[in-house]
Amino acid sequence: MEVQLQIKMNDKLFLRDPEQTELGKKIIRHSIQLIHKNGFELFTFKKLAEDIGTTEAGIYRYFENKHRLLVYLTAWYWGWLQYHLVFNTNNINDPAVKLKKVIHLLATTVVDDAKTIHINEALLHQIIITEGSKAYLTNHVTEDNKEQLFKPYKDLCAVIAEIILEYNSKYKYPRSLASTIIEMAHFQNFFMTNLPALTDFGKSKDELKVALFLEDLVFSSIRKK
Amino acid sequence: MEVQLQIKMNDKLFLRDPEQTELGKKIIRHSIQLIHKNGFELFTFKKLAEDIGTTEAGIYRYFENKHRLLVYLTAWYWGWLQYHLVFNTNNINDPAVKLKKVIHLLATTVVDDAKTIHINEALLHQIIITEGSKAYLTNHVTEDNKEQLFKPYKDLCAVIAEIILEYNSKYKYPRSLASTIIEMAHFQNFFMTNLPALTDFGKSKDELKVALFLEDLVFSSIRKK
DNA sequence: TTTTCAAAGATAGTATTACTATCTCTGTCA
DNA sequence: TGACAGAGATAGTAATACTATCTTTGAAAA
Repeated sequence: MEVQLQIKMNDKLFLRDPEQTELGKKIIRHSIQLIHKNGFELFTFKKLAEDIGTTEAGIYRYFENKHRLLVYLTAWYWGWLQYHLVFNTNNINDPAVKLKKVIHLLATTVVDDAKTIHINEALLHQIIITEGSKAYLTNHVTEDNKEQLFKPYKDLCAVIAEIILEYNSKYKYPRSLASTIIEMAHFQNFFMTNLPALTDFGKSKDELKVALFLEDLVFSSIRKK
Repeated sequence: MEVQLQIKMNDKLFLRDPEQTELGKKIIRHSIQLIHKNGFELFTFKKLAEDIGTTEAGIYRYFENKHRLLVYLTAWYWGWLQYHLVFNTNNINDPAVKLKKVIHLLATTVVDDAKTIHINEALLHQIIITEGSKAYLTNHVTEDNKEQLFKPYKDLCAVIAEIILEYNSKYKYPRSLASTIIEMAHFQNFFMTNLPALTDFGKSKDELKVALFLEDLVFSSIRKK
């Protein structure tokens, strides 16, 4: 049996739903490749259009601008990750085991998911590490947030906070700890590869160690005192 | 007695040292104001030149491009902060007290420092919160890092890691914890103001609570077990 | 079968951005 | 007296970030 996975997306994220057409899917697939290759700053709709074999105007029918496309990609990623998280922690009762799963899911390499043909999750994961925070680090965060563009991120954070409270209902900072786990899973990974002096994993470059650091951090904090 | 403070800067950060001329100082002062007002994406050398009353070409004599200017500002900030950190923790022996100082210095509002006339540290602090990570989240981090552009950040991280080891020499992740403190001091602040659902301080919007969260996180992790 | 209409191709054009180049003026240090 | 650094003035270019409009195509509704 072949299963296909579709992440339901907020329609404020696009002008025309890229999941619904061939061109739309090409935009997603090729933008992931191009951003991964050149970084978000050097990425332009012109280059993307040339890559796909369409025109700039064609891309603009789907996304208002390249920032919105980045927000779309991040939103998709967080939605996909939450699906996996819920799927992987299903039937597990022990919140400690759940939390460890969460940390590993966030901190270690993602493998391409065959259930989404037009998205290479491994590349997307790398993009989120380097470019993810640029989705909200703008002077129009507030307006974007009002349009619910960051809902998938906030939902994921809420799910993790929930598990933290299951472990210790008295812990005072479940949401902040959840966003810390998410951000640090990515930043420590980025640092390890690019600015190793900022981590303790520079020599080994082993992302499992990032996960162990986060586990230590989280369980020390939330253990009942 | 009037004291003037000069942070020694790596000369790879600029083409002509902005601290040495009137125009240079104006560039720094006005760029801080403009980036704070419009955000880094909308900031251009043209606007800056108009603001100052000089020309674009004039700015380009000091900085290769706007990204380099951002890197300069962040480097300056980390240098300045490390000076304050060392100054404030001088003569303190208890590493726990030192660490609390560090956390508060990082997490709470900076007041303008009269010792640096052309730099408004309060505004600069806000800029670092929103734009700081964009200094290194690029596809040319590695080259920039080779030019030592991020040295002040890494030095600060090393100083904090040192204090962590003073507290508990057995702790396994001093650097990663240090970079976590630095990043989270800023991110939790940003989230509190702009995406409050990602924190536990949304209602109060009290940056002291960010500091308390970080204290709890840090001391839980490094306490001797 | 015809019409209708959404999607996308084709082409053009604009304001702004991100630079580079060159020439002149001015003040100062040697 | 002149040499030279710093900066003002002006011009120009390639690329970026869009917007507009017109045509073609293919598939479904009338």
